[in-house]
Amino acid sequence: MASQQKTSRKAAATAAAIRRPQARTANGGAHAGEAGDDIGLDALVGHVGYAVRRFQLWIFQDFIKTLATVDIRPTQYSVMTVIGANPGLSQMAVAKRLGIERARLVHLLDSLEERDFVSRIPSATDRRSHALHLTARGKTALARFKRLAAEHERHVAEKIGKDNRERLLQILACFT
Amino acid sequence: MASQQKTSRKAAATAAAIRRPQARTANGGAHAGEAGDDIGLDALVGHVGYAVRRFQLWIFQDFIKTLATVDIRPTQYSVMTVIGANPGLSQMAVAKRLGIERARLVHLLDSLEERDFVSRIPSATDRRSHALHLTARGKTALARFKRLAAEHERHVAEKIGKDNRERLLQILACFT
DNA sequence: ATCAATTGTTGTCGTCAACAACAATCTTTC
DNA sequence: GAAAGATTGTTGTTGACGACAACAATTGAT
Repeated sequence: MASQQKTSRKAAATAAAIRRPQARTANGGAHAGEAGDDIGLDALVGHVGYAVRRFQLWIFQDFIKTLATVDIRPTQYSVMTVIGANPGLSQMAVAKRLGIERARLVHLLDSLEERDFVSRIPSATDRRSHALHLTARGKTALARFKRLAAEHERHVAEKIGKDNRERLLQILACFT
Repeated sequence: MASQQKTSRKAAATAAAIRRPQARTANGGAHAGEAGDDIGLDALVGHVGYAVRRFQLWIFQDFIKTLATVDIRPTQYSVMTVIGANPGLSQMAVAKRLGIERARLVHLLDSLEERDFVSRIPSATDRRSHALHLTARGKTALARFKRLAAEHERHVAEKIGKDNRERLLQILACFT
């Protein structure tokens, strides 16, 4: 055993690992094992991107959880909403409107069509494109989705405050 | 040729495709081929998650573009910032603080260690964990990153307004 | 009729979150 | 002090997602 005391842990400290036995951390208090609440973020606070990332993570998780019973993800919901409000759109138009790639929309529509929420009807005027419509089943389903989405939106209001939510929508309106 | 006029396009309208030749779109004006600006979003406007998703996409793209010369992505920047502000942290502590999985942090640190920005020093008190530090090269590099990140932050202020940016940071402070 | 552009589709690549396993090591408990 | 349980870093897989490159079919312009 004494022959190799640090065998495994594979490429643990491969390259660098300067191997200073008593390395001074220059930190004074050895933060290493703390709970994770009193760790400074320094410049990270003050970066909008970081805050937005954390917020978006939270909001998507809540959306997915709130709509878990109907198994609908945020992107799927946005696609069905746009088609529901504008029947007959082409895939290109939907993709451009929602800022998703048409390559990605193909799979999204495949899954929604498999579940009989959406149908691709060959366009009468352009034989390349499809006119997208909600099926009858899709329409009633979307109504239920919207009720659940409204519940999710209430969760958001509880989290950040009703007025802050309104302000957020107003500030970010130029991106929708 | 006349034998098969619709051969390929593979599983185009496979399943559903009700094939109504002159299907009334119930939309009045046949939106299908429009530029993509006057398409209603219906319930999507009013959903914080949708606005945040679009905003986060824009902000990350600008961050990546602004820091393209140094080839640093947002997550890498956040990791280096936290380590720089709290030397000696364990991987677990960093992951918990930034809300990223420790499994994911492994690869992030691998790349940062390969570029000699970060070093994993075996902890003196816990032989399972590593004490994370910036290398000398990493410290000077982070200083440049911060200048570029500040420039990115100015882009954000130009986009949404200086005061709106401040308000945003304030509203989302509870997530950082 | 010919050539460029558009539309849907397929494919690959890289990022990212989520989860499950595992070896090594610490911590608790008897 | 030894056994049982928890923690840390690691590897791997899965799936959603954005980006990009090709391609066939079709449309539109020259």
